Amino acid sequence: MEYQFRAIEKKWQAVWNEQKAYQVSNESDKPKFYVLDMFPYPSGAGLHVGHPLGYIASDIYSRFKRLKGFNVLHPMGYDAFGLPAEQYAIEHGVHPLKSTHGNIDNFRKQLDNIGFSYDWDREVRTCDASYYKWTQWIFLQLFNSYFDRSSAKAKSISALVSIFDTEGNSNHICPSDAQLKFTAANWKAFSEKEQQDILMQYRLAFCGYGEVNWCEVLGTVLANDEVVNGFSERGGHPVEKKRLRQWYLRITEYADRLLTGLDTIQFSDAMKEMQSNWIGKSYGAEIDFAIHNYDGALKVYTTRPDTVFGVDFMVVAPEHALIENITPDTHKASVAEYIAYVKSRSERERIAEKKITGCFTGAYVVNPFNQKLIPIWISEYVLAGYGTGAIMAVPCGDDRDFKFAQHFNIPITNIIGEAFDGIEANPTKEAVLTNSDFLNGVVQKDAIAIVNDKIEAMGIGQRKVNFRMRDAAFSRQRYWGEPFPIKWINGIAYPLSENELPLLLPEVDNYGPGPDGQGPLANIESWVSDNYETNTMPGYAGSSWYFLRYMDPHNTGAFCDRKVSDYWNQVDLYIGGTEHAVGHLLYSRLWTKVLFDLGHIGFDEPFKKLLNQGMIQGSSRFVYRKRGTHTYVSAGLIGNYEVDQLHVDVNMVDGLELDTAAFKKWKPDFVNAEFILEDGKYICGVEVEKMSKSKFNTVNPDDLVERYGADTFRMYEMFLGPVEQSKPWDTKGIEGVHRFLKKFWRMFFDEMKGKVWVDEPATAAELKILHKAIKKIEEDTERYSFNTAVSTFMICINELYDLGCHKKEVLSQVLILLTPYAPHFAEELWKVLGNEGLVINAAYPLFEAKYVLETSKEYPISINGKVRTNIAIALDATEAQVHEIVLGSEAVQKWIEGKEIKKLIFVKGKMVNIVL
RNA sequence: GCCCUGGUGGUGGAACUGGUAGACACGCAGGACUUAAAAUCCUGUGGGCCGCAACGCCCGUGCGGGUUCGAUUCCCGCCUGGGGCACCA
Repeated sequence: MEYQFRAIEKKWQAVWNEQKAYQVSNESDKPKFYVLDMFPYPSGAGLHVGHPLGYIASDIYSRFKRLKGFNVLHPMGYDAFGLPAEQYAIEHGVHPLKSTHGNIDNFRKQLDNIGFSYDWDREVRTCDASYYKWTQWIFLQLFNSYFDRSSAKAKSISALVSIFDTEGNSNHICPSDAQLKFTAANWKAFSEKEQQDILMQYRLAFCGYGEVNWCEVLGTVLANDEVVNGFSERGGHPVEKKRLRQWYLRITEYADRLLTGLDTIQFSDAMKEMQSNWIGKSYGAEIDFAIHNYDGALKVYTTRPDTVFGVDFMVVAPEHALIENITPDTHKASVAEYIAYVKSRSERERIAEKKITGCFTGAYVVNPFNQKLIPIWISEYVLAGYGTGAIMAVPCGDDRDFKFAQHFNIPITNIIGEAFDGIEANPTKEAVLTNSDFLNGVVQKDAIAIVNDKIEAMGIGQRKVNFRMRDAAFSRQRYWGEPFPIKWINGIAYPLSENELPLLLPEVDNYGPGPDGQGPLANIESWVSDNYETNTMPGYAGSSWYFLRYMDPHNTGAFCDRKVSDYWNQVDLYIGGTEHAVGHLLYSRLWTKVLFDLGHIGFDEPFKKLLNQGMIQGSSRFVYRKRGTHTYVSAGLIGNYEVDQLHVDVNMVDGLELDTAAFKKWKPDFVNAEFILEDGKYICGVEVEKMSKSKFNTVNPDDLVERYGADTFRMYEMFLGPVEQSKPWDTKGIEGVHRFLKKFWRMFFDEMKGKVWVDEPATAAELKILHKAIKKIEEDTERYSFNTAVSTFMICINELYDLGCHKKEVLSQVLILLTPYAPHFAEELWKVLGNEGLVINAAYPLFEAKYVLETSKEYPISINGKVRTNIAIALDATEAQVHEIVLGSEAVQKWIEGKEIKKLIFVKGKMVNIVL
């Protein structure tokens, strides 16, 4: 009987399906384990071999935990709202729902091919009304909450209203506008509109005007993490700053908790680093500099108060509110001209050019410590949105300030002696201060606290923590997203009540933008006359909480029953790529914290452990065309010709050798191709690049499953290398894994003799091999080292094969070990051996040390650190006995040759080293 | 510029806490079986030296130093691939 992998795989997939073998219950005596994949956006391109890498790893781990006796939740779904489907709709007039469903069906087929153990009854799609009803519901929780700073928790907005009623806002600084102050009496006197406008400035989901990333081509606003160097992440279109009415999430209030929460979860250092950089917490001080001949002060933010005696000028952002008031008439014209110039430049031009520009206002501040007059400049390198939009410039210590001073010939004060060479700024904190009055002789980092104390004592400033992170833009001027459950009446946002949800996404005639930068929903008369919000939510809305819905996907009364979320609790293992570091992974952490604060769930970090799979890169192949001809030159010979390099489909190349017949058929251009060969072969060029259709280096998993089977494919993806590492795809090596499975198969069936497995007791040698494998494979799987686990299978089978082992007792156990990796193969042979039930429900073999005990060991004997020979010594030998045996050995004597032995190091069970 | 990662044979990689570097595969070379091919099996395979071979020796984990009886592993300085952030004061 031959190993007919395709027949076996289809057969068992049908059986598992029929028996609902992967259905998971929310009630069980077993310990729970939650393994989650980052659900895919179902694009039209389908899966390539890079996508399933993480899915296979998570599937292996889930199946492993299941065999180990856990109740394992392992669901899958689709992140189905989003831009590409809508762009497709605009271009082809196809409803996004229709193309999305088509893509999902295709994804599902591809996923099913690989034999995953998902509980498909729990599938979620973010675009289903039954799902986005709850996305809207959670939005309302955010809308109806504010962040109470004293307890650092979200609380109901109605609680805030009662506080305002009794004490005004004196104990609750407005996060949007710290200047806003009112008493209880004021509050009661406000109109409804005024009250609501104030509350809006406290809500966790709020609407306001702000500078946003506007993408003209996409016709929508984008979040900061969706913009890369001034271009949209999707599509690469230019992005401009624009002032628009937008919804936001007040994520900045959670900055501290998002930061400290990182200590409680297992993310890679790189991932934590990315998140904390994004949050960008910095400790500094705000200092008021009195403005000369003007009643007022310029407030600056600095992390380096120690350098206050080195301030040579101040710089304010071009948008700074004080400019108009402090600029004397003599300078009004040049300031106006400069501001006009800044406005004429786009965000991208500023970033790309990095020109030093600026303008003197004609105004001065007074340094509070030495009464020196300091000129106030305007420059675009100071950002209005960070700190106070104004800085104190210290050219000897800051590179940008130094360059600015040089460019405008501003004299530089040196306060760090020889640490400053006059050629470039030195940002050190270790230098001893000079020219700094009461700070002279103090090391800079110690001076920070001294100055901070002083400014607080003088009442001209205070310590201040700043965050780089901005509130997250939460609305899109698009069609294909969740509608906001909000009605606007007389400029007041009224939330829908819970029983009005879901607010269904209406049908539109065209997907183009509405008037005045509004979304397509603004084109619908009834929608507008019902006063509904015309924006929709961004792509990250649905993905911020999907892991909760899997727990209780059919609940119509709640997003997830509290008892159920208490049972499943955090995701124990979350697998996905690093590309979501500052988007999805930050937003879902935020939503979890808010839901926790409001008492809807019992944990405030969603993911206990995150494993990032590496990217599988494409290995591109090239042909070389002699310029202006149809002649193609083999890679080894191109030095002799002037050639152009062309991508060729990697699937037409065997290793490096091009299938020239297939190439001619590939595209009409190549029909008449002629080849200059080397050794009768056309050899292609190779380069590792990102896997993409346009580079013809994608490999479809379906093809490999068809040729080698799902089990081979699964094991090969793991065998490629550590999951976390990026590596190029190379189909060639898949043969090795396939050979392994065929070899394993032959331990059950021989081509000539048929059935060869036997029901005989195992020998000590066989049990030793088995238990060595149990230990290693269990440990490797547990630490996600799937590649070494696969090689351990190979070693185990090679050794058993060499012993001629065909025993059911041994083989059954190995099959269980293999189940997470090659489930179809294991299931088939499990049945063949006549075992009861399904192998996917078997109990994981128990490692027993007694089978692998050794009595002696081949010790490597090194002399001065170099291994010279091996000697077998009993493991229970005493150190004295070892000395005797080693020194008595002929091979060792030869090396010692009468030299004096300084030392003999014996590490039991490891090695012996003789030092001469 | 700053931060995080990685650098080991022709290739993918192994060596988990300092203890026989190159496991397991791919590829390649040779051989067996076969009319032939596929499949399968066996042998060899880091580089170099002693004429071949055995035995053996030297070198070798990006480069240069250091700690140690012993370093791919720890420390210092550099080179380099990949990723992230980038006027954040």
